Amino acid sequence: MSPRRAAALRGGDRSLREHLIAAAERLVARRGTVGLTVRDIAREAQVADGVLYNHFADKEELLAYAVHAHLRDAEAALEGQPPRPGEASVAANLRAYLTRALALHTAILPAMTGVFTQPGLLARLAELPDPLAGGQGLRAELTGYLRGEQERGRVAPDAAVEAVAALVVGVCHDLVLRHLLDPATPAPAPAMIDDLVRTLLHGVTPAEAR
Amino acid sequence: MSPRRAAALRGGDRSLREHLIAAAERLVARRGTVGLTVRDIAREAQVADGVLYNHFADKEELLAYAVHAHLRDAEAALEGQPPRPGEASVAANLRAYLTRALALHTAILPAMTGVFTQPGLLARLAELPDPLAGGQGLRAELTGYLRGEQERGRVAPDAAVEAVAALVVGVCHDLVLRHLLDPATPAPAPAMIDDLVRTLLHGVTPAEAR
Amino acid sequence: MSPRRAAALRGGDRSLREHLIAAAERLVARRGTVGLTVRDIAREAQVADGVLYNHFADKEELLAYAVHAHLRDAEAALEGQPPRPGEASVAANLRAYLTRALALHTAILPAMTGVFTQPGLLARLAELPDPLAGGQGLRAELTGYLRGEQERGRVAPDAAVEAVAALVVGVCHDLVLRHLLDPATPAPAPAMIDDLVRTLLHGVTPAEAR
Amino acid sequence: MSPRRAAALRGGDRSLREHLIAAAERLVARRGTVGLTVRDIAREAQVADGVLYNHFADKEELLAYAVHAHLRDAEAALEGQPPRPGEASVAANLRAYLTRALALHTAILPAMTGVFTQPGLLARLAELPDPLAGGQGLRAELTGYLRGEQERGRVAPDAAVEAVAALVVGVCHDLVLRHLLDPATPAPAPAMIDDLVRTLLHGVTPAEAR
DNA sequence: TATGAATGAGTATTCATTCAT
DNA sequence: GATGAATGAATACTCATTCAT
Repeated sequence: MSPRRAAALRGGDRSLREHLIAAAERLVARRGTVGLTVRDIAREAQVADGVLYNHFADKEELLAYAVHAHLRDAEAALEGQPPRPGEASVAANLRAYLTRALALHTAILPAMTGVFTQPGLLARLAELPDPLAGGQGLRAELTGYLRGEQERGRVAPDAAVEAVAALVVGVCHDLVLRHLLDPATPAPAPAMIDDLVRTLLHGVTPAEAR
Repeated sequence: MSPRRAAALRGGDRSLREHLIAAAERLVARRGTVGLTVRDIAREAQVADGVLYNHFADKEELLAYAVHAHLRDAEAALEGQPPRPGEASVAANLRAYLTRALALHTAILPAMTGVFTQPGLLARLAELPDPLAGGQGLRAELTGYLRGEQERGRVAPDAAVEAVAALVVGVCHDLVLRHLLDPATPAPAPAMIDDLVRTLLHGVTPAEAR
Repeated sequence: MSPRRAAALRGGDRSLREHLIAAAERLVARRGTVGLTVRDIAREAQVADGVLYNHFADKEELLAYAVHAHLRDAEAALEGQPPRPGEASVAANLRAYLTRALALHTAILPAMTGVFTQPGLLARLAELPDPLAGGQGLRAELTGYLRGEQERGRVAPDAAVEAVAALVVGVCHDLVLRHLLDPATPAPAPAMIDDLVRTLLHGVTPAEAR
Repeated sequence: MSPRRAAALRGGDRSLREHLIAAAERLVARRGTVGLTVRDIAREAQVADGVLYNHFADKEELLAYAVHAHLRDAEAALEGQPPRPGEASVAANLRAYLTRALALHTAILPAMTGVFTQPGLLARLAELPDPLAGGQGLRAELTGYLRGEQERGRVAPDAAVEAVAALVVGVCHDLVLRHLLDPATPAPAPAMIDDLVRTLLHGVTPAEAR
């Protein structure tokens, strides 16, 4: 006699554990982690209030897995392939990276602001494998890409690739947070992306001073 | 004649209202706005639980004032004057702006992440005079500075000053948030600041391709 | 399979919802609705403070059900059947109605005075089925009875049956409220009931003036 | 050097004590005693929150005086003189008494329902001189009047005057409470008063059975 | 193992009363 | 005596967690 399955799982083949994480992830993506109750999650999962405690130590652990999955999935949802060194132009590739990073942070940051405010959740998240997947994966890709271009001579050999990556990721934080702070702020226009690319390519020094 | 003063105010000359804002500000700076209870605030201020309602409509209003004060004070705590166009070198000035922005965001961002998750608090804060002095003030200063340098020819006339400001402010977000996410991340080293300045000045394009 | 039952329910077969209504009803009967706290009710029911919110939207809803039950039970507790037209004598029947009404109002009025002062509770109570069964039910019975006697000629065809019912119900209010106002006031004696019946039957006009 | 007078008293000659009672009385008449706060009363009196405690033991004592004044004033506000035995007709006089009693209870009962729910206040009120002035004064008048008519032969010598008074006062309770319970209930029409008078004069017994 | 009601500590807020000025 | 801010106990309600079924 096998143990009873949750009603919500009938016919499916996922474990209840995964089902709960998926439900929590949907809520985290939609409303962030703040103000989310155990009951909200159980409702979303169409499952009894208490099951959670058969699969996770507490709410925080489930949330950590949910946030982790949210980061992973947001990254996986990025369209197309990351640009590769030597292909197209550096300008086009930087633009592609900026666009990707912006899409990623638009998806991720609303939920992440809540994570920053919950030290316990943050710690739980840090214990998970590759906890920094969100942002860090893309950051590593970008750094790798830039190194590749350096080898091919399309990026200056002394360019500070870590700094560039920080600038790219950072400007996404800024654009998204400004929108969160004041939804009236226009979403970043293509012209802004052009300006960012140009700045990253040539800097602000006048031509005659180079 | 006059009613009695709170025991915690003996000897001082501040109003209890200011005393409460200061106490809440300390807590906001230390722990952010999330999870702060009115009791915490009353304890910190060494006053009775109910006093705050003699001076503020509700907890949210007090928190808005506390966050506001925190932003104001963090800005006031910045050392020295903001660089002015034409003085020193553009490199030194950018470095100074980055250093200032980093100090400011290090002080402000931990508390601000909580504000993002509390729409009501955000709205209350927006009602206060010049609530965004924090990041926006410095952003405006930097934009103004860059325009001044453009007039003097030390910055390219076609440089995208808004984009530069977004990159500077954004990279601070990134550095601070990375540190929050994983305290093991090293605080930004001077070398990193150098790299950022160089990137902003010259971009990543190789010299021969310019 | 089934979730656990409240400790206070062990051995019984009532739902906790009914248990809570019964507990609240006892308190309402004893002390009225004013000044009743959710804690009082939880104590009386021997359950945890928060349970009531698993079964009712808020305290007011539970109180409405409790008052409703109190009215219903007070009516059910009346002894015997209401007199019927044509049986016994009109005098005996009026006496019976007065006695019933007095018993009913003695049970009901102390709690109802509180309801008058709580408009929200009054509204909740009005939403319940036949909420005014209390006073209104008996009033309708009496009116119907008197009409029946009119048909049989034992009551004057031009008698104002509504007025008689108002007098009967009203005098009960008066007797009960006077007792509430000053417990020293004697409970209505049988002689008083006789006097009321005589007055309702014959009025105060002297025989020779009829 | 005489002690300071309250600002609200400047130019008047009433004591602050009387001023407070008058203010509380206005509120009691307007909103009843339930839900009235000490602060409400101080505001209405335009006086500091704490003064009350210089003149009364506590809020309850002030309220008791306020209710007492409200009863007294409502009785004093009745128009015209109470009918006197021998004048006009008994019917007209009973109608006048009913009208007076109805006016009195309309003024008094909304506040009194609250008093019934506050045992402490009720006890305080009972300690005041002639605490039952409200209603009882009129009841005594009516009883006296009926006795006078008995002496003059316009009311049957064996009429139960106490019962008649209880019926008159009681029917007023009923009419007012029904209106409180359901404001849609029509205010008592003149026709109803006629019916009540007729019933009190002649009873319900058919003429042929007398 | 799933269920979902029961638990009770914790929250923001109110308000009668006190008391330094 | 008057002032009105300070006090703190009390209130209704929420929600993570437990546990009998």
